[in-house]
Amino acid sequence: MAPTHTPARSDTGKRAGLDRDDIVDAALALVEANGPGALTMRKLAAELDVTTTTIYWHIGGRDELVGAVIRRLSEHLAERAIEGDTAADRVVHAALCIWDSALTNRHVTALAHREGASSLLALPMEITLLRELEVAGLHGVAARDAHQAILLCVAGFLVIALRPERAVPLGYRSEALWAEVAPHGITDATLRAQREPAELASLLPITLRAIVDAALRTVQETP
Amino acid sequence: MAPTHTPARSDTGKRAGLDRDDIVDAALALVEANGPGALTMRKLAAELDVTTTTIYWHIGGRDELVGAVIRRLSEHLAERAIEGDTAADRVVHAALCIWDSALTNRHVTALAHREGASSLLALPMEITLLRELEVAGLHGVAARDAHQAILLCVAGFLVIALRPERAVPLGYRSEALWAEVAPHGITDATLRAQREPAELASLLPITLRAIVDAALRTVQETP
DNA sequence: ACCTGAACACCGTTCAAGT
DNA sequence: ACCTGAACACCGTTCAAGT
Repeated sequence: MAPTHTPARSDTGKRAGLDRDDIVDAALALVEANGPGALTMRKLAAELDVTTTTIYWHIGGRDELVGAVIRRLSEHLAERAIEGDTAADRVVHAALCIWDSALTNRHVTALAHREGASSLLALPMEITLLRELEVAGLHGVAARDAHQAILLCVAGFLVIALRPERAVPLGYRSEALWAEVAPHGITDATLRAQREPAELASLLPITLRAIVDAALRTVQETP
Repeated sequence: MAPTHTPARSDTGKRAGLDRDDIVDAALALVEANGPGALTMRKLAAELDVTTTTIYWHIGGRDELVGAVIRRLSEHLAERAIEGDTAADRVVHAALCIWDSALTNRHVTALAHREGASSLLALPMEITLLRELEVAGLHGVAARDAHQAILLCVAGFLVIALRPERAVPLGYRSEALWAEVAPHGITDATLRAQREPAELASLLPITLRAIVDAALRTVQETP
């Protein structure tokens, strides 16, 4: 709402006195307030009281703008301390930090995810995760593979957790589809469970546990 | 290319003689040929030599069209037989069938994924997977949770595997980002590995193994 | 150096009107 | 019942022109 650029710069003579940083700030605020769909060159220009061409002059195009927005948030992302007694505990906790951060900043995360730039947002946290994997005894390709598996698992859970309310119409979501089907060879208890959404927040740590334990087991066997 | 509606129907008198099925067929062909971005009301109308309004009359809107396209492919998806000696083997294989099918039909899968309707495409295969989980001894909430964890893991891997070539500019992809960074506390071997992409096709079965084994272990302990 | 105005080539969707 | 034409409200991007 309030302009973030210093009032002292308002007397530069030129009409708007806009900074590249001001634009990125406004874009970030726009996404955080109204979701990734609101990040439009025209909406952003209107918010800043300039023409869209001004944005192009400062930034250079929508892709660059999106990248700058994600970087901006990434810089301001709080580094959380990793907790846990065992090595496996600490690895899982580092992964859950990425999950928590994604949920806290759901709109920008959704933007980054949609644009294929998730790593741009989470890189510092990914480094922390990789470090914990090395402490746990994994190195080289083994460390990278465990790292990738964990990240992709978190990404998969985020696909559902960050899915916008509207999404497809009616009920193309899993629970609705399973309510319309009566397959043979599946018990009623399971079918009933399938018709309500899983609790991702409790399912994720369990799943990560399984992946981490399996990865660390390989290092135990080859000492 | 060639019209799929029977020539016998061409003498209905009305101008185009278009069927709802013809439209869905053309839309599916459009996506499979040129990717999800090519599914546009206007492009589709041009392909069928009609106005966009004709599409609206037969289908009712873009969301319904997308749903119909996904359903169409889903019907024509080959049911593959599940292989494997042990219960865990068969569960993993059922999950890998979903992965393989997604890669084979990458464009429509990307469309379904982007629209939040992945389950609409994979439902028959998901049922097969759930059945194998029951054979393995899981029921009710436990079966659903294992099912969900497996599907979300596959979904996470697909996010990377189906990422369009263009995506974000320059290098916002993981490998490029890790090439620009030199974090402390991480060995050179690991850093070097991080700078080239992981082999998802071999990493996925290993990861699924870990999840499935952990899930089946809980049923072993409580007989 | 910084910004505007007008234009181009796209979108999805609707509405009155034709046969 | 089936289809057209014109219009509305959006997009990203570019280019000549102003100060």
